[in-house]
Amino acid sequence: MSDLLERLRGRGWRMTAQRRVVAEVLDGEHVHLTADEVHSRAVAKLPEISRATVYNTLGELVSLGEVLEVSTDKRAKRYDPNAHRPHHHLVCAQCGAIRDVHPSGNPLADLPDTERFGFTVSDVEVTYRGICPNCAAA
Amino acid sequence: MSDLLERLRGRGWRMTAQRRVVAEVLDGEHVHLTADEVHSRAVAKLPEISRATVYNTLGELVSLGEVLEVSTDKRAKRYDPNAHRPHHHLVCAQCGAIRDVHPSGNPLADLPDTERFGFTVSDVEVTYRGICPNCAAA
DNA sequence: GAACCCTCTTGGACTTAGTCCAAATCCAGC
DNA sequence: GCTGGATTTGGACTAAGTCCAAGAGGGTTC
Repeated sequence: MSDLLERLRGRGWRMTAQRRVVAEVLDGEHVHLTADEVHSRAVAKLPEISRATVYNTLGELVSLGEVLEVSTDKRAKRYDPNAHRPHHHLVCAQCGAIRDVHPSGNPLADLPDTERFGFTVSDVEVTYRGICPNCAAA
Repeated sequence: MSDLLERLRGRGWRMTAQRRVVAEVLDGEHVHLTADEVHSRAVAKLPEISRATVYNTLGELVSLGEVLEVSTDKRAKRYDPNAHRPHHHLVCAQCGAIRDVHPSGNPLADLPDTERFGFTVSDVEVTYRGICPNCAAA
C-alpha cells in the first residue's frame, strides 16, 4: 500500500497521519468495511482521529478511483480496497457476508443498443444473492 | 391493480383504506419512488395516513414479493412495482434517473461453480451506470 | 346490525448513517 | 523556522428509517 501512498502524493495530496492511517486500515484487511468500522480501526491506531475526517478521506479515495463504494442493500455503504481488479459481489441474504467473485461473461455486452435508451453506459455492477454455507448449515 | 388487491386479500390481508392507497400509488406511476415519495402521494389521497404505515405496508409488499426494493447507491431505497417481470436497472450517474432494462443473457449462468464458494445462489441484481441523454446534452 | 377480538394505524420519540461548518491545527515550500 | 493554505476537529444538524404503546376500525359471529 506504500504504492497507494506514493500515488496519492503524486496527485498532490498533502500527507497527514490521518490519511496514512485510513489507507493502512483499508489495506490491512481485504474485507468490505463500513465507514464506521474504518473509523473504529483507525481510532485504534490514532486515537484522536475524527469521524468527519474518515468520511472525507474515504470520499476522496473513492473519487480518485482507489477504493470502491459498495452498496449491497444493507444499511451502510461499504468500502472495497480492491478497486484495480474488476470484480462483482456475492452477498449472503441472511448474515450479510460479502465475497468478491469473478464471473466469466461481460454483462455490458448483454445490454443491446435498443435497451440503452440513449444512455452512455460506462459501468455495470452485479450483485449475486444467496445463502452462504454457514447460514445454510444453521 | 385490483389483481394485487385480490391477491393480498387471498393471503389473509385485512383490507384497509391505507393499504389500498399505497397499492394505488405504486400502481399509478410505474416509476421508482422512494418511501417518502410514496408517502406524500398517499397523503394527497388520504391526508391522515402516517409515515409508519407507509413503511409497514411497503415492507409487507416487499416480503410478499409484490414489489421490489431497489437500492441504487442514492440515499433512499426505491420501490419498484414491476416485480413480476424480471429486469435490471440503468441508472444515470448524474441525475439519478432510473430505467428498467431487459438484457439478453442470464448473468446467473456466468458465475461458475468454482466462484460460488458454497453459496446457494438464488438471485442476481444488475445495475448499469452511465449518463442519460438529458445530462449528456447539458 | 351489534358486539367483540385482533390486526392495523398513529404519532412521536429514537436510532443510524452521513453531512456541514467555523475554528484550530499542521504539512510543505521557502 | 515561518507562513499560507490545505486538513482536521467536534459538535450540531439532516435524512431515512425503526419502534412502541395506545387507540381505531375491519370482518366474523350471532
